[in-house]
Amino acid sequence: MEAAGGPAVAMDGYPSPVPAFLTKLWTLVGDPETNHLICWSPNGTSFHVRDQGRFAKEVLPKYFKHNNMASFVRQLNMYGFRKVVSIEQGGLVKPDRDDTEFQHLCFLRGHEHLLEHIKRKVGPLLPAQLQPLFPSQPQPQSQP
Amino acid sequence: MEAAGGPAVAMDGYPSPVPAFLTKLWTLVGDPETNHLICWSPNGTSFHVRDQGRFAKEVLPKYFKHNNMASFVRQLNMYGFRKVVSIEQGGLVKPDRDDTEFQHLCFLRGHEHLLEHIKRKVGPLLPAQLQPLFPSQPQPQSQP
Amino acid sequence: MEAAGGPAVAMDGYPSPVPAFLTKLWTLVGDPETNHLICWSPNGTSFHVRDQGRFAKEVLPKYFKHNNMASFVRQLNMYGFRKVVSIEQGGLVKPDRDDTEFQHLCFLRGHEHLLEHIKRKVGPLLPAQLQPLFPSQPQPQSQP
DNA sequence: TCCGTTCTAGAATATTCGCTT
DNA sequence: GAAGCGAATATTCTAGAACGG
Repeated sequence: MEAAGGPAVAMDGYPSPVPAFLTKLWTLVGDPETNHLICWSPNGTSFHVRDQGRFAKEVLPKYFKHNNMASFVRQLNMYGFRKVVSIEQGGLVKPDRDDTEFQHLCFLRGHEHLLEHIKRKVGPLLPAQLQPLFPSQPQPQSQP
Repeated sequence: MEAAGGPAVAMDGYPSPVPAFLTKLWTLVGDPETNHLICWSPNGTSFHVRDQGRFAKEVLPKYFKHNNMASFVRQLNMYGFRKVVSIEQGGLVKPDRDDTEFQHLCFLRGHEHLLEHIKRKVGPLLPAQLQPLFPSQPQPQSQP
Repeated sequence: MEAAGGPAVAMDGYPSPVPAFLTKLWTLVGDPETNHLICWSPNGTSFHVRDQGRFAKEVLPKYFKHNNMASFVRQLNMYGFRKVVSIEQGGLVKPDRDDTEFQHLCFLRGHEHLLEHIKRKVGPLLPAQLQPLFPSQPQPQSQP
């Protein structure tokens, strides 16, 4: 598809665009102005959202056309991000710390070019893709 | 403001079959507050938008998550509305009046119930229609 | 095709004409009289349109036979220009500062001769693709 | 034939709601 | 109960198509 290490370039000469959500997320996480609400994890392999309420109402509408945490999470899932469940959060001790962590293998601090490898999940699956349309019909190639 | 993308909810709590765009458009056209920018035609079979620039920047963001006339027109076309081209606008006489008219057979003043007959056009072509069901790549066992 | 760096010259010896839209656009962007509404980007690799409403009504009719931003954008796309999207836009608050940016790889300040490389897109459906070049039915009256 | 203007549609991402696991 | 997903509408950018010059 593309040369390793180089920017993806389409046939028309323009670079393959990274979806707006990913560039905004990258900016958002790294922005020192909002690091108290969203920031990289110490080792730069995931990011944290603190105080969902304030994050949703104060930060999200500056980058997106909504102010809902749920919509933000839906986008994260659409791009393959997964919530990181820590022992503390998953344990019996109720975490009163409003801290949510998300992760993606290609979302790493200092490696912005890896964003090009994060692909948005494509639309709905078709019934034709789930089962053969004509099961009784033999394949055209299969001829002894 | 109503949530974009979600189904409209009537006062009884049950989902209305009319998409949010249509109910908003209905309110928008009939609202006396904005009749100087968008209003019914005299006979109530179409509506006019005057001064696209002001309409887009002042009225649209109060109902939608954007302020672009083009996005508004795209939605109108998605729901089957057609632009009404008058002789005056198409003629040689330069119409400096910024006046755009749209029409739909089921968008009639005083007949809000007809909105239920306006259907949004379905999405793009299905992937199964874009690629052959039986690709032309030959099987390995094919021998000349 | 043509010598690198030199003007495009057809076989008949005349220079290949640049469509009117491109020369007008070049003049338009560089004209100091209208730099408050349309101007080069600082590095000269793209151009900005500010205040679409005023630009459409005041500037466009001085160069073209219309005053619609949509028609201007259609032409830009016909010639391969792409809109440049910034992450600043798309927010819910402070909708935007009405700034649209377009770019073409061969539309560079100080390199007017590159305009000759910008080609208008041609219709996708060619008549030759709709019917066989050599029909099986020979014409009776075919004469050399 | 090619270019210009207009109106509409395609295609991809974005936002929301409800369901599933 | 919550994380993830399907589906419908919404928003954006680009292209198709018709018509005329």
